[in-house]
Amino acid sequence: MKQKYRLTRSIDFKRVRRLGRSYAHPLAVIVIGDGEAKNPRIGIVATRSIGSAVHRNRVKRRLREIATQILPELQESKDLVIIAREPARDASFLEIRSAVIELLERAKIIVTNDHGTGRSAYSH
RNA sequence: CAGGCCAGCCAGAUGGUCGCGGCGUUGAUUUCAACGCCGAGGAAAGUCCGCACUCCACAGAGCACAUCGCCGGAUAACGUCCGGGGCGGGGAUUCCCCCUGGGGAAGAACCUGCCAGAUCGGGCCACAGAAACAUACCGCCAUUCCAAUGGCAAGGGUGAAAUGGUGGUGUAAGAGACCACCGGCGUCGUAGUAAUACGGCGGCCAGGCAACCCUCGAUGGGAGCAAGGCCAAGCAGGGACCAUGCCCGCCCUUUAGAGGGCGGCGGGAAGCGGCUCGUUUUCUUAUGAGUCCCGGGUAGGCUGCAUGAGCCGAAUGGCAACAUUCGGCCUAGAGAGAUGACCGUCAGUUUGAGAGCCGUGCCUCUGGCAUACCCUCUCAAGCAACAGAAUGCGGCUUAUCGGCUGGCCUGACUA
RNA sequence: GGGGGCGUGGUGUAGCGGCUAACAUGCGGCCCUGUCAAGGCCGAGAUCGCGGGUUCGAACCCCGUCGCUCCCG
Repeated sequence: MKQKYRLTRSIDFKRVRRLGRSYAHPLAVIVIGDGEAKNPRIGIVATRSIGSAVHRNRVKRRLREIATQILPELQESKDLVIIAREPARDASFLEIRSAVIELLERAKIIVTNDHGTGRSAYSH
């Protein structure tokens, strides 16, 4: 993921989490707020409750992969924070991706036809 | 062939599509694109030790404190490693006993725990016991009156531990009082670099705990890569504390008084995160310097930062740890933190089913039927670990599905 | 990066190396009461986180390890 699409600053995380709307799922929570940049930015959180460094990094890598796939469908000037929850450690990639897509549809950020199969964002 | 053990190595391979980090080249020129190369571990982990490196002064002295402690060696250093010593523990297996489940003895290869000093001194040793470090309860013997006094420590009893044990000589009774053997201690000799072992001689010398204080010896200055260096950007100040000498020398101004500058002594503050010494920097009557506190601003870039006590191979020296020499190689450098997703193919491993081979058994015997383990093949299902560098390195400890190679020992069988 | 503390019945805590590990609360039974609470009596409940060592003897001392927690930067 390119640097301009990343949300890194601690103050940005705090602003999005305080002012944004949140959507929850057993595997992840997504918080969406208005962004300050012209393009959408995505930040990823994996807390220590996920597990050791190996598990945290794997969850973050998978969420980054998902974020890269959904990035072109996002509206401009939105900041997203994706927070992984504990069951995401043992979930498969497809399960995590359907969870994220479902949350984004509930947030009316993106619209897909066949969510659940998890193929729309991957087909090209 | 079965079992036990040790050392070293590997940590699925390969192809395709999309994606990530670094370096180089080229093209665009603040963030981009294309191509090529490279891109986690044996523990990267825990952070339990030791170093390098950087700053504090060039790393100094003493005290305090902390750590270590059989002997010799290795190393940059270590609490690590190697070799040896002493005391203990474990071990496949073999033998014996009761008897079919245990008990006892021996015990290969090998693994493993501990190790300065108890005549400097202090402290502690519950309960029991007369007594726990200084003694005599029941006792024994003599004098003798039943008691008392004196001698003794063999036997009994308590305990984890009570002047070493067994046998004899000896005696009123006894005792290392004496003798033999064993154990301990001291000393001498031999072997060994040494710890220590063996032997001779002396002679019985008064418990244990220093993982209690302590003594002796050795080591350790403090802080840490957010160390440290360079650059850019940005802001607003306020308060408190503080020594300043009728000192000395030189120079300048000046009629003189006096004033100024530099240096020394004295004094203040800080470096100096335990204290003292020592030492360095700075200030010392100036609208100054320093220290501390509150407040304000910035959380950006480059460097340190990847050629190293480096890795691989060989030779030589050494029992070994390791060292030396020669040749070859370059092997991650992120900064919220780079390895992921999907599809194939081939392997690994466990279980189940089927088939085959060998052997065995049966029969109606050029053949047929049945069949345990191992091995081979096919199919299906499952498993595929522990775990992610953040300045680097040497160890220790812990987690870990499995696989490969080499070696040692014991037992059985065959020749 | 640096430093400290804790782990003992279900829970919260005591515990100078020496008894059968103590106390409160909770739990179970009985008494009391018309009933409940309070109160009284009795009882169960502990691998002292785990593994080694020192010692005659370890919850306590030493080493290692696991987990939790706090402080400084």
